[in-house]
Amino acid sequence: MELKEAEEKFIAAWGAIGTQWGINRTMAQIHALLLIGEDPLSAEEIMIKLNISRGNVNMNVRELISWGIVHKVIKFGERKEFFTAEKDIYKTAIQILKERRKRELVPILNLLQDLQSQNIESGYGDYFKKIVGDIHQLGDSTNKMLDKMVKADEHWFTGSLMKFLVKK
Amino acid sequence: MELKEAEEKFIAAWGAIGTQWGINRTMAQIHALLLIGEDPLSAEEIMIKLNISRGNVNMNVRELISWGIVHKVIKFGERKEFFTAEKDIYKTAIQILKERRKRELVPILNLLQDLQSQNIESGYGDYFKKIVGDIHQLGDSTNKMLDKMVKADEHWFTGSLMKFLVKK
DNA sequence: ATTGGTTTTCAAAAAATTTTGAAAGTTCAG
DNA sequence: CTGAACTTTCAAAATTTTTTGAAAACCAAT
Repeated sequence: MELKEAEEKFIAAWGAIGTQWGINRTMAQIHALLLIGEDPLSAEEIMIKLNISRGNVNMNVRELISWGIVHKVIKFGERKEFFTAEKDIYKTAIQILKERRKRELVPILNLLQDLQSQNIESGYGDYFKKIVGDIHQLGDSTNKMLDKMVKADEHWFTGSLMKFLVKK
Repeated sequence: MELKEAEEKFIAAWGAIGTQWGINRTMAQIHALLLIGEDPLSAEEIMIKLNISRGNVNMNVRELISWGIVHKVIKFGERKEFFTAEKDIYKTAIQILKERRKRELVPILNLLQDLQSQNIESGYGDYFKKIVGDIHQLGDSTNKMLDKMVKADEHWFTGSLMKFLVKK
């Protein structure tokens, strides 16, 4: 079974966007493929539809699972594993925010913390201190905001936040 | 004049984060260097401090300028150009959101629009229609939210948004 | 404990991205 | 104009990232 034109366009676009956000093209395409398909796919099927190698499928599917946006599905009576993407797109978005927060924002906040404590004694100018402080503050605010978003239920993003932001 | 330890750490970390967000390491490092230095630097000085070639400096500085987060500074009596980063970190963050919205979100919304109109006649399943619709809706909401953030003054992000998000 | 279907690993190859640096282009003071 | 100071360009080189695919490991049924 071939992909239809609109499906191919969507997968290609998702891959391109992923690239611009530091996610590898194939990983994003696998995600897109699983997202638009109702039923779970096997590694075999992914290989064929995207025309990529077995190892590549394995590696990227496992990465998607580690991001929590793709799940393994065991079909009764079948030996092989199938994969499906989280179908609630808001949950998916929140999950990505959550992971990036953990993997990227938290480490940089820790570094800024370190720099600031080093700063106190050492001979850094007020200027460096100020800018590090400012960035730290922005990071903290962002962190808190994401924390709130992530902890809230899955309709919060579109619910109260959107009402607040888009009102008037 | 050498970079101090904390400065080097900061520049290296900024470069690493940039990489994870699809921004090339050198571009992020130049941004970091200009950010922590009070005074504008010449291409020459950037070359030396980061130990990179002239062409590389030129290319990445111009890219940073096109993002609107680094500015050219003409010093009176000096022939060469100097560069400085926007020093208000909130303005910088908003500017980056603004550019990414324009360069990435808007094009994908247009594609989704196209896909949806193609969908109407052609033989795509309800499932594909639904997921494309959902993504479109999320994109629209995000777009509106960013629009609001971008249009507001530079303290809005930390002001009312933060109060709203972090309250209770 | 052996088999065959399946997943995982990982070194090597391929592809994509970034960097270099020399040459060409620009600018402007004299 | 001329030439020195400076910026820009871009093909080739270097580096980084991604992909491949064959071999190893795994695992359930017999």
